[in-house]
Amino acid sequence: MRSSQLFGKTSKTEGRDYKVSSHRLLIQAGFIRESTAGRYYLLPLGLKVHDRIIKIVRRHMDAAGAQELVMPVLHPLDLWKETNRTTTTGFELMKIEDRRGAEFALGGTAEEMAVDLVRKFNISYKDLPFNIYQFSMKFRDEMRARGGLLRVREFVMKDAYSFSTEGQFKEIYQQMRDAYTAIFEELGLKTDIVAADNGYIGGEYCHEFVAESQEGESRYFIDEKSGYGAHEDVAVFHIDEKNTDEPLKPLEEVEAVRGKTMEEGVKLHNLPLWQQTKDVLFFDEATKRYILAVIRGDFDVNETKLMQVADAWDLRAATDQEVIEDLVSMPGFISPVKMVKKGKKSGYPVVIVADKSLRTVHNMYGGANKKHQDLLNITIDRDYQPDIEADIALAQPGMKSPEGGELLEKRGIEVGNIFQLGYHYSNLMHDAEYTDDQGRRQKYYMGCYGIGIGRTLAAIVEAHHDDKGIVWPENIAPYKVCLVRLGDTIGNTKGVVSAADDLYNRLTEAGVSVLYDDRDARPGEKFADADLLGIPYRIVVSEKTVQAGKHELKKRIEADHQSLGAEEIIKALRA
RNA sequence: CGGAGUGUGGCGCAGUUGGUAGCGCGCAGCGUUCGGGACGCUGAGGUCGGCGGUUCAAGUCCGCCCACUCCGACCA
Repeated sequence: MRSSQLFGKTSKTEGRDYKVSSHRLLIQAGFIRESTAGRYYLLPLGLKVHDRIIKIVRRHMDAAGAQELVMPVLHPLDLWKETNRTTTTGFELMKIEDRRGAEFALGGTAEEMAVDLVRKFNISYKDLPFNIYQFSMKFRDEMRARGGLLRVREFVMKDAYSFSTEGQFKEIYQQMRDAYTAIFEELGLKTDIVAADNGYIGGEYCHEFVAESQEGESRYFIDEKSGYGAHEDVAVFHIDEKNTDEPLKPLEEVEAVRGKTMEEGVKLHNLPLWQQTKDVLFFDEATKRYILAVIRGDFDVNETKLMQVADAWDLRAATDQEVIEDLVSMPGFISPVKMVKKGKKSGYPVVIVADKSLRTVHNMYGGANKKHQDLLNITIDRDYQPDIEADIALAQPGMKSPEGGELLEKRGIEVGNIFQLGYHYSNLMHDAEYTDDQGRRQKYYMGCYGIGIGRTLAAIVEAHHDDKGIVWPENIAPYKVCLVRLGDTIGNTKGVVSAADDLYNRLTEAGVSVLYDDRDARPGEKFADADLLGIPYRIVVSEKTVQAGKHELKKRIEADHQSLGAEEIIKALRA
């Protein structure tokens, strides 16, 4: 490809103050261009890289036995209604109508479509297991696009859906896990595999592949000793016993003139923070229930865990007014002890969710549902009965992992994930069944597996760039080598043009992908662009090199070049 | 969706108390240059986000929309 003919330009100035390097570099180097927020033109250079990533993903998916196909982008809305995903929160569906009023969702993920396709074939156990996948445009009505390609509203995703029996599933899940590990390794991305929340996708467990990066939006924990890794939302940790050897004392109500913070309680009673109860009141708009989360004072409530155990969908903090008027309590003094079980005015039920850390402390203290009154020696079961008891605690860096090591906090870009879906979709959708060897109808056991191609591309740039520009790993670079021709407009160096043209033709014939900078531009601009574009190798042909009969070959990441004859250069690059 | 902010040639910006729309980069032409983003001259390019209002007069003041950026709650 000749630079003079390449559509898309680099720019010297950085323009706006881009916060994310990959965002700035991809725009500056002419790989992408923004259309509207979160929607990008993929320019010829960008598409080349995108295609190379797809090729690698496809090769590994095929090797793992998955089969590629393509599904429609417009999904009949009725399918999404079957699984109630038109109403559950998560991403908002983009809806569209045709001229007859038929309703469609712009596909954001395709579990329903996959099930709908498979059930059309009325399969038997002999057909299982199988795994189908596609590369297709996904639409997400994201609240806020961010960081260039890191979070967008339209993107190509590789999404795979496996169908199997429950017994076969484990192996498929492991196969995908292995395939992903190999994919990201080949793409030059170091990823951590972390347990995560299934969210609106459904199912019981899933793992994210996270490329460590400061620009990432995922916060997660790793125990490097044991390899335990988990997203902040689901991370579990070892809870230490506190004073469980202390004898239980009778409940006592005392005057407590204090503010609303935990610290003020600690000061007033001169007791440790961990002995205090932390009572956080939420309201779930989806199910119209108050949810009181009770936890040990030195821990925080993990809302994702809370939502899961309480089966809540749309949690918000309760207002002071609700606390006072509806629940007859007092902000800062809320307590599960003698808590009303129903809103006085609203009639909405109150669900008490207790964290299991409450079992590690005796004689706790906290509010008494009255202004400036506290309770001492609160004891679970005796003084209050939780409706649900579970792990709802938020892990913090430095805590002990369940395997014993220390939890290390990291940030990263979620480039892929694998989900166990189990019977989630086949329970919700009719006829999602196969016939087993006894002739009985059985539900499909499913999994799904996604990789965001554009986000992966951006994550690679995040991991591979320097102050001069992008440094593409060789296997996904848009071109292997950039052939820079210098001094082309000087009348007395005509030999340069023919030497460069000749080398370009021979390299191309040898199967080496070349970006030939034949532009009528000054050397500085050409060098700067070659660096910015991140092409792994650079050849310089100039008056000097033509006279010497040896041109310069240099790697993008190295400072020094080699002087080699044309034949040697071709040999070196052909490999 | 909550908070903050910005909309003026392709990009980045300036525009005073309302009174002829400017600068830098980029682009086109000519000339001089040519190993790390040169310089001179000439030129093209703008319904000032949209609609409405105030005014003799609106980029500037008022109102309502729209779009975008950043920070938070969500995801490949």
